[in-house]
Amino acid sequence: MARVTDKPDDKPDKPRRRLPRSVREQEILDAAVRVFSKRGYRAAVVDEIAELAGISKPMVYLYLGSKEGLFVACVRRESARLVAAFREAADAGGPPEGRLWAGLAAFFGYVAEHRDSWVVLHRQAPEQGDEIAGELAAARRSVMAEVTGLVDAGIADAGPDAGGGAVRLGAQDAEFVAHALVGAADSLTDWMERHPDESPEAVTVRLMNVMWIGMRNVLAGEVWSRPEG
Amino acid sequence: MARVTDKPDDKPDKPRRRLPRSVREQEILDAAVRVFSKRGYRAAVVDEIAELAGISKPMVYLYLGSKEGLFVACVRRESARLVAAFREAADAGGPPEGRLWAGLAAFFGYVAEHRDSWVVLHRQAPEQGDEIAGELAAARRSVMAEVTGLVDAGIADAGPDAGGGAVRLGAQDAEFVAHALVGAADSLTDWMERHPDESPEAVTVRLMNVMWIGMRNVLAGEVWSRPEG
Amino acid sequence: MARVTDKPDDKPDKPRRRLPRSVREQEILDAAVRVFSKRGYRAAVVDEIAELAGISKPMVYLYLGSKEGLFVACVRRESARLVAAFREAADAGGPPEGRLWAGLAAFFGYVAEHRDSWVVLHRQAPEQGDEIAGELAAARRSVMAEVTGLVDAGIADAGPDAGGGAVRLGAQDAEFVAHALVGAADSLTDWMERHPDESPEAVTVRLMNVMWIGMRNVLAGEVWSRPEG
Amino acid sequence: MARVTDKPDDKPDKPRRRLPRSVREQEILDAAVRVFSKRGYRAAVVDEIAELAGISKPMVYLYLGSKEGLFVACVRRESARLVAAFREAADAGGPPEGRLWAGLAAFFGYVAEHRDSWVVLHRQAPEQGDEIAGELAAARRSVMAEVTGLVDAGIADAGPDAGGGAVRLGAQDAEFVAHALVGAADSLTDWMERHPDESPEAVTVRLMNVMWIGMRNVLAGEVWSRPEG
DNA sequence: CATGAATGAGGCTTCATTCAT
DNA sequence: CATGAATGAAGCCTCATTCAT
Repeated sequence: MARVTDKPDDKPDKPRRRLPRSVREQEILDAAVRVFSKRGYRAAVVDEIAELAGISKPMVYLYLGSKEGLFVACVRRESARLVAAFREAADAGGPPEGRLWAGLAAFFGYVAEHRDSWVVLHRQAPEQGDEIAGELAAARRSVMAEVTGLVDAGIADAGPDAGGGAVRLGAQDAEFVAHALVGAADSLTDWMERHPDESPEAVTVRLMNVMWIGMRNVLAGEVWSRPEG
Repeated sequence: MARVTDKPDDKPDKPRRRLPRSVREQEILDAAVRVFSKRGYRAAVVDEIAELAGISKPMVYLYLGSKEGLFVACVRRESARLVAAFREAADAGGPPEGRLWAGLAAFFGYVAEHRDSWVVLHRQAPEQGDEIAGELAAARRSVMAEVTGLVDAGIADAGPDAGGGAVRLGAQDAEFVAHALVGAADSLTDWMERHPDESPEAVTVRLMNVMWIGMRNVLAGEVWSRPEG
Repeated sequence: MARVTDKPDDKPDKPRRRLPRSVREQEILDAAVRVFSKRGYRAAVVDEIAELAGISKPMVYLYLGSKEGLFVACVRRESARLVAAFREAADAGGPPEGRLWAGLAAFFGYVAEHRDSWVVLHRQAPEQGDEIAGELAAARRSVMAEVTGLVDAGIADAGPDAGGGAVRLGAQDAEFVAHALVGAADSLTDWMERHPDESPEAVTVRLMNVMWIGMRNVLAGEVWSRPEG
Repeated sequence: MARVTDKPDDKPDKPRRRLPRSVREQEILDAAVRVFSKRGYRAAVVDEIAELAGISKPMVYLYLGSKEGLFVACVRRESARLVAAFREAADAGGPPEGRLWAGLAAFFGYVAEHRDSWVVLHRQAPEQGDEIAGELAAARRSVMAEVTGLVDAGIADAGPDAGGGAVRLGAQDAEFVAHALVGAADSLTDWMERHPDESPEAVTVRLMNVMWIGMRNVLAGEVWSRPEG
């Protein structure tokens, strides 16, 4: 016998769940990362974040304080996650070259699965206020530091083997290569989107082929210089 | 009784210049690029642009129609300028390798001198409305197309020479390398800002050393593959 | 296996006291008076009151119904206390003049010790809703009534003694003097704050010197009138 | 022949007048004083001020910056006006006693006609933020300073004539009397509202009768002291 | 041609109040 | 009895855009 008094507006959708703060907070951040990623910090609207998180706007402010605080919290969380993924993979990568490979592969894998995270960290318009600018700069620095560390180790590892004409590469070069690598990787996340058949590992192999071989050969003394004039 | 201090409008400051439309328009775009670059599209305020251009707000609307139109005009102009600089240099570069070098050097030189231009083109938050998104995508595509063309020519140029173990590289690979190059170059504009002693040419040489040598050797059959697992 | 750190709710801090309703209520009112006094009715926030009272917000609503109810309760309690202090002192003051003196001294003493109380009663912005406005008006009237009564008695006491040129003072005059006295006293509470060395009794003597002597002499026929024009 | 095309919605009420900034600014302040006076700073709503001024809200912000700025501007203007009225009258008042009389009469006259002005200056809830608190304090100090000055002059003027038992009154006493006077005057503005038949001059005479005669006699040596215990 | 004056619409934030446990 | 979780309603402020001169 079917219940007659089944409430007509029985939306199983919004049971107004009562969740503990810590859980809700994470859900809010999840929603915020999605929206900030889709629209950018300024164009993002707190209402949309709240709606996507399935709560009302005041909860966002109760838990995160302000739109700026919300954004900063997103950046911190996503930055930590990305760095953790990178470092964890690298730590299991064996020799320096393997570590760099593993780290980059983890990076491409992570970004492929959490595109929003990367967009929030690296695709925001400049100068949105001091705290935001600082937080973004810190996040980007921490990514760059990881990569620079691995490149540096790779150089040190490959360096001693270099023969007579070997080029001496130092810290500045590691930084340079790291910048190039991170920038290339960033840009390649777009490429990946248009080539869904390419796995993160395949992309990593392609990138290593171009950049690592280049670097390795430079270390080995093969120097390119401007053709003539 | 004659009034002595009669001054109808003799402010020697701000002579209320009567300029031809085309000149005015360029001045407005100059101001707009500065402001959009500093703040990003959303955070930029039309008042600030008008003030920086030395005119009143209605003039901006009279000439460019809307904030969106203003931004689109900026993107078009800056994109055209950048591509022109790139292509012009490349056209005078001689053989494919020299063309790529010249193009990249021109790029770094242009960005070093017109940072705002690059920021407007490549550092805007996503999804600011369809027309803007489309215009930005077009601008980025046109840059990418230039680079891809040169890379492709370079591959074709180096390819036939490749010996037995040579790898066959195609259009997809050129696109991949172009993405990596553009991304690396973008990221390196940041690196350049912190290394003002490095000339655009020096940066180009560094980048060619890493990426072009890598590519050349890949073409020559030196393939990197994941160490073991 | 017994859990060792089993602690159901043993926070020695904040023992979650189970207090009888009447006590709780008074504690809430204490906190409310502090906060209303510091911020004013509108700027006061219920959260702050609850926190200061050491309980949760719903308790405030359970006990006092609403912010407005809370404020009204504060006004009633503080008004009653002030009037009681005044009347008690006056009742022990002997002759009319002594009663006025004692009442005023009690007033200054009370306000010196319970500044918040006075601020809540007399320093609120106008028109915060009908009930509040009414309650405040009533409180102020009750203070005024006390003073008017004493002034009236003082006039009646001194009046009959007045000689030939004596001025006839009536109810309207008592009201006038009472207003002047209360206003002066209010303003002098500020003066007292900047002169902490002056005891409430000293302030009362000063005030009596100026106002009572003035009134007494007026009763005795010394009338001031505008110099000439 | 009557014009047929007389616009149907010809509200002579809101012709959307185009006024120069300085005029509009004053109109906004007029409206703001009314609303702040009626509701108090916190309860006042900017929309209501804008509506009363016959403009839209953004104009208020364009001209006055913020609600706080608007309030501060009100306080400054009203304070200046009141002090001007007071000082002007006093300056024409002849001897010290006449000056005090004239100043007080001007005060009561001003407040009777511009009640809002006084309410904005003296009936705001405490602690609405540092700038507001500071501005109000300054305004009140400036009023008090005027009165203190006159009282001081009055004391100096009457002092030398005092006979043997004369009491020495100093700066602190002038301040005390000024506080009492201003407080009494404030309170009496309420009394006046309920006694519309009493002219400002009449109120002034009453107040002088009580307070000035009191003070004069104190100067002459008539000291009141607490009856007995 | 040029501008000072003006506004509709929308976003961030707060707060009194209530529910579910 | 007591509270952590939650929200509707409202207020401040900004900004792209237009009008009248």
